[in-house]
Amino acid sequence: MVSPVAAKPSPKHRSGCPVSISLDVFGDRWSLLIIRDIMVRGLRTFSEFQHSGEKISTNILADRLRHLENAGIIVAERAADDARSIHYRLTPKGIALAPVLLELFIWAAHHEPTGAPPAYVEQLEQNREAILAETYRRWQHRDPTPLMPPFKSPTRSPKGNRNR
Amino acid sequence: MVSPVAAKPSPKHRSGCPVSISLDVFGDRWSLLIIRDIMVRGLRTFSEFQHSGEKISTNILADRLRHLENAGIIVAERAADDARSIHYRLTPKGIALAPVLLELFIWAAHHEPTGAPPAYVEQLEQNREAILAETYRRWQHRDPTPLMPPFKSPTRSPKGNRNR
DNA sequence: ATATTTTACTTGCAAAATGCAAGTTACTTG
DNA sequence: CAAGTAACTTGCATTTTGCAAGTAAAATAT
Repeated sequence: MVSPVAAKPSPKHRSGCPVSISLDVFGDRWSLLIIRDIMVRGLRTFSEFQHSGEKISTNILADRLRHLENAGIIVAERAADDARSIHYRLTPKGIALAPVLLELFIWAAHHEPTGAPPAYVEQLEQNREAILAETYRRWQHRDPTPLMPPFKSPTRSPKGNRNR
Repeated sequence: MVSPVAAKPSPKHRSGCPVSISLDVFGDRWSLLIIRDIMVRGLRTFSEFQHSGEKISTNILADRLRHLENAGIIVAERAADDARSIHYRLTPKGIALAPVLLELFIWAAHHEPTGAPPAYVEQLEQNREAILAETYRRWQHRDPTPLMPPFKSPTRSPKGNRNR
């Protein structure tokens, strides 16, 4: 049995629309950043998330980790070497959010002043499939090598407003 | 001049990461639903949004419309026929969120019990580009014909947890 | 062996965001 | 010209967030 997801009549959701349900699950300011940290920055532990750049407070972090775990997006497991440490990893449901993160990334890099170098963004756009495949490969191999660096502060203006 | 986006050193953002910035702009429970309503359901007015299924209260709706307009994602324009009515439409920056919404949709349809029929989701996945092209075409032509119906309540369990 | 750190959290409280109900103002329709 | 209707605003209660300061258990340093 491969954990069949229960088909409950969604008690906690506002509507049956998948977009709406996505937002019910991780539609806040922090959840996707935690997922990003695990997925592309190779972070695993509470304190790594805590010091990951954007100052999340510990109560909120604990709360979000709980929620993401309850939603089946991450799993917590004790570290082999340190009995205090807990490693959070993405489940299949969690790694499946890679395309969402990628599109979010590309959108903001195009339309907001971000810290992502234009040439880098160009690369991502041109090689969506390859990037996703590599992300997935690292997940399978539990390879914590960061796929991307943390982008610090805006280097320049967003790319021209060409659409499509 | 084609409205060059100012290259300010992002005063209101938590970090330079594009994902983080996206969340700063529309990372709440309602913004993307409004964008979805305009993009794929053909809704235009305040009262249409208000009665669009998931019960947003009017003060929040007004606030989100203001924010989305300030962010350059939507524009408000008076209706030609009715001087009271205001039509909200997506800007190029707004329609560029189509891939994000599509991936959110596909993710939830696969991993949560939603109201979207599996066969329909299959179609979407197989024809991402075509769907996006059609979405974009309707936006260009200001065609308010809904691309998708509102999905009511979960019909069955989410599709099997195959990844990739 | 004991003191200090480190890790993963809680707890308490103030501040901000959200939700609900009831206005309000400017049109438009009967 | 009275009664809608559209797009909000306002007040207030509830919930969520953020900040600072704990705490328990395990690891490390002396």
